Amino acid sequence: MSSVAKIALPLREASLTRIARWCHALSDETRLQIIDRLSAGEQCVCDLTDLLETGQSRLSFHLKTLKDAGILKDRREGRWVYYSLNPEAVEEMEQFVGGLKVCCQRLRKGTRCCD
Amino acid sequence: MSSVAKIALPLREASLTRIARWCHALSDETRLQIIDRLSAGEQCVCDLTDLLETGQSRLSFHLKTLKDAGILKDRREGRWVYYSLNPEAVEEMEQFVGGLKVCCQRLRKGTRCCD
DNA sequence: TTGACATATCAAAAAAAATTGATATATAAG
DNA sequence: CTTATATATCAATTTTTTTTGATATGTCAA
Repeated sequence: MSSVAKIALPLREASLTRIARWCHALSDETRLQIIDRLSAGEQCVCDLTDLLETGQSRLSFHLKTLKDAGILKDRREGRWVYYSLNPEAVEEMEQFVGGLKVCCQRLRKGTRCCD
Repeated sequence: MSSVAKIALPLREASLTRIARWCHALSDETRLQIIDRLSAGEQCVCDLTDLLETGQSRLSFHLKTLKDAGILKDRREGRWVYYSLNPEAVEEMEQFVGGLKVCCQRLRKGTRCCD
């Protein structure tokens, strides 16, 4: 069993805030490109800089945004810093969106859900 | 089979843009509250106004934001307008997040994915 | 047709987020 | 100890988003 918090509908105040943060973090194309890269595995900042052809402080800003939202983890190794997806956050997001999907399916069948 | 577009990693340009729009739409607590309400089924604007205790034009703005992102559908019935979740958008989001989850699982096992 | 109600749109102001360039910090190499 | 490299942080500016109040539109009822 994981220690990940449950995200269930109807949403509690705290979940609302957390989901809003994730979604804000994912609402920018540059940050989604970063996610896309990291979905293939951990990368160091220098590799991402090359890949995304962006200024250093700008990339740093977006990485921080993702990290603060809990979506990325980082790890220093000598002079380099490596970023990777945080599986716990991804798991929680999956729960939220999965819950919505179930609601939609029930609604299609005419059954009510979630209260 | 549904006609919903496939959202797969690595992301294509068009998918990036679409996901960024969804996530932006979901990045606000008021809008998430709306989603939360609608997860229990279609609601008219007047009910949402009561529920969310917010000004009319503000609610209208947020509903439009969600609708423009494709997350909500609307339907007029006489003087009232009813909003509901758009199952296709929810399905697509689910694919995206589900794909990320699979990547994370593979990464945990040391297998690479997505390229 | 007039008035009332539900909702949308618009324009101005306020607030929040992103970009940029400069500087700081940390580590390693010489 | 000095220098070079990788990355983070900061402050100023620009851009984007949100809020607010006023007005417009569409529908029904009298």
